[in-house]
Amino acid sequence: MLQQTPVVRVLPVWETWMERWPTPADLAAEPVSEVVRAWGRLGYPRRALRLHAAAIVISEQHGGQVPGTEAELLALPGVGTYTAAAIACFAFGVPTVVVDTNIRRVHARLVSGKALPEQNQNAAELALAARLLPKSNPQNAGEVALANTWNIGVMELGALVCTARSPRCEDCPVIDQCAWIAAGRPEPHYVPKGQPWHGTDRQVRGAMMAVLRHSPGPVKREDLLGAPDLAAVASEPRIAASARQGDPDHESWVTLHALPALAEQRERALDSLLADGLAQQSAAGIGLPH
DNA sequence: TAACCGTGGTG
DNA sequence: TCACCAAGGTT
Repeated sequence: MLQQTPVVRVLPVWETWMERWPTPADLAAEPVSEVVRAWGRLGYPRRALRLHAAAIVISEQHGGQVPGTEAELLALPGVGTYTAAAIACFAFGVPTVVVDTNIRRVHARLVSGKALPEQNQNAAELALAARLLPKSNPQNAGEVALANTWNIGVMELGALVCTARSPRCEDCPVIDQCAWIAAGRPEPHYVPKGQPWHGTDRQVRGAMMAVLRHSPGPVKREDLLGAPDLAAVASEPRIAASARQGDPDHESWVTLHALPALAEQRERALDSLLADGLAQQSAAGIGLPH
């Protein structure tokens, strides 16, 4: 849930989630449709599919216990370099090299004297993080904890003080050692490329997913691909009857149909949802996968 | 390697 | 208002 999503937005969803599905086996036993609905508006719904898939692998191949080594974690669906290292370190106390967006930024400034890390994580950054990590003696539990605390500390420094937008250098405990400060806070050496949203397939996908989440069952394909005509939406019996105005169900329909997207783009968005397994076609229409 | 994949808070 | 950005992963 925390992949590319701020902690404050994850927290309430996570609380509800863990209350409903305390163990991997609980989640694995659930149909995908329920998992995707519980994911709500966290974004990147493929993560919900992969978390569910990971729960199944854990149940079937790890006796229902989350594995504790980086290699085993890395083999799970949706678990990449960062997540495997973070779980091994924070949940199991393994002194791994954790590199997330916060740590990358802190290293870029404090050590490399740059405003931002490189656009893509590279081997040099990983080597730097490994070099900076306090050496741990496996025989010494205190030193293992030191690596854990180091990773937490650098990550929090980046999240709370050495932030991306406007860093709070006046509150920085290591400002005296900062290469970026010493260099006079130079500007970024590149312009970050933004992610377009309005008018993109992603926007259409998101609106379709909202409709599917709110629908108790499959919806008709032609309704999902309907023309971008608000007046037509209001008079469309299936849609108008689905919910009253103000209800999330109805609003999700209105939002989807109000998008200025061409029929071809709507087709493309739906096809990609089907290809990703986020939607499923049946005789009854298009719905969330079982 | 680079493009793709959501959503909402914020300066 | 609007572009930026967030505990990345996959193809």
